[in-house]
Amino acid sequence: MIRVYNTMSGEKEDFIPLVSKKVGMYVCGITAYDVCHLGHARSAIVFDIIKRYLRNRGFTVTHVRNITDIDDKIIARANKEGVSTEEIAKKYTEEYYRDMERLGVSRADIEPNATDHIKEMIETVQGLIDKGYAYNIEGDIYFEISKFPDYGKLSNRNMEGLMAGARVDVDARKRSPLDFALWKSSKEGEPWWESPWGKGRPGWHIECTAMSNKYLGESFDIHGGGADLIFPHHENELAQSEAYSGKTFVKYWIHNGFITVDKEKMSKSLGNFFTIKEILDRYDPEVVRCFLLSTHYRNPIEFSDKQLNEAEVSIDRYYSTVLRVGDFLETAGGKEKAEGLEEFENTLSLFTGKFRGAMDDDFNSALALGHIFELLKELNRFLDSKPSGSKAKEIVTKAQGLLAEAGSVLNIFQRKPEEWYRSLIKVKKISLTEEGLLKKISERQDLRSKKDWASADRVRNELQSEGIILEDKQDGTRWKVQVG
RNA sequence: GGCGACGUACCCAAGUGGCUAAGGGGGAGGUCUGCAAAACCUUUAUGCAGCGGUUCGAAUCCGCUCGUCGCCUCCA
Repeated sequence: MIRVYNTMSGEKEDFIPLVSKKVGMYVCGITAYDVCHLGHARSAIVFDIIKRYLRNRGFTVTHVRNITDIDDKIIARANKEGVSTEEIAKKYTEEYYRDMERLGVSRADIEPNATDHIKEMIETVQGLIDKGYAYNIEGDIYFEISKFPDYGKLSNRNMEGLMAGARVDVDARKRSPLDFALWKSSKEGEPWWESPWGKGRPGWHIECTAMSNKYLGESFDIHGGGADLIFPHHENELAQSEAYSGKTFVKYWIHNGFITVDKEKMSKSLGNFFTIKEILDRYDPEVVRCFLLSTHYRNPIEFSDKQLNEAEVSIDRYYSTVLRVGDFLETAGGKEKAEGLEEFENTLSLFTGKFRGAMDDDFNSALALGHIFELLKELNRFLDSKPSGSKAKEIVTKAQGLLAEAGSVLNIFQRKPEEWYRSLIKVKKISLTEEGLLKKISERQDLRSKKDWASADRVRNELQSEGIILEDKQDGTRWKVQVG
């Protein structure tokens, strides 16, 4: 049984979708007004892994991820740059998809834009007016939260507390300062759509109500996003959705924690952010994923190069082991010898259960990674015992398969070691070519065969200063990229 | 001011009532090696911010104190 922490109840609950084995999942994407930073990456990766795991466990998942392409910030940016809001939205949407692709985040099944759903939003707003939940003031439509007694149930707030916060905007025309806009009349020079209330544009929250309703229905299983969306975005979305449909909007609310820098939330406004592009210029995408998954998704993660480097070492451990396994399968003799075979077989038989146990418990990828590294160690230990024969080959192959399968859920360990090292050469900006490298290695091999250790060591040291590590094996020398 | 989260070794990080407190990094010692590297082995928290309490039993539940952070305005 999968257990998920539900923001609504504040507890872990058994995960039972509304329709057996089918999951509807809506995750808030981005507002396309600027490039994405690592915080956006975390949210995207977390929900990508949740989706992959649910599919791995046999659920059919319909994943919807929206793009907000009309909004105050986009308008501001367009005005600043003297271009249309469409151009701004298009540019940053493209950047977003490029970043996500490089990060290895899979595409959602449905990726709706707000501006393609104006009609649905108008219908939703009209429905809310008809039901008495919304009112019109000079073309601005507001949701009246006093008509929705459950308001605040997601973020655990009440009206008094919110009023006391004194940070809500004061618009004398609104019946309550807490009422929020469903539809905004357009000011001079702003983009607009025709509506029953005049020219205007949608409010921030209404797109998610209209689009989730269209693609997943009035009630669905998972709604996700960063923890900063809980209030006001998801609270407002929930209010309008349930007021409109009269049904429970979402069964499980899932929110990921923040990335911090010096303990403070990484954010645009604080300016303490690293863009995805900047990070991918210095680290392999798999390293970024491993780094982000090594902490439980609800906890904050402190950004640090040290931690990213450690993640790099971890990934390298896997690919180094794959190389070892390759050597073993090629060179191991036919004589049946396998010390500790039974013990190793036993370890393997327990692995999948442990991995699932971790992921079942609110998608605990950090614990799952722990089990993966444990198995990696056991595999290396078995190889250290110098086994040989078909039985040993079989079990080593099986072990590697288990690691790759678990890795596929976390979207790590899916490449060949050569691809990993090529990527590292790029990311670490090593100027040597593979050809030049092989030439040096062969020269050094001659020196070694002449037992000219001093010269051979000099070559090795030269390469090391360029970030290349040489490993002498019985049948030759292997190069790797220095990690960490 | 209101609401909430967190504080586990040198660093990162799982664990939320019961075997010896996962895993990774780093340190120390060792095996292997021409020397290295990699890998493996041993070691590195009688203790989980502090103080009380509940319990046969608590890092884990409850209370208080200290510290850090988040949301209450756009925010992944």
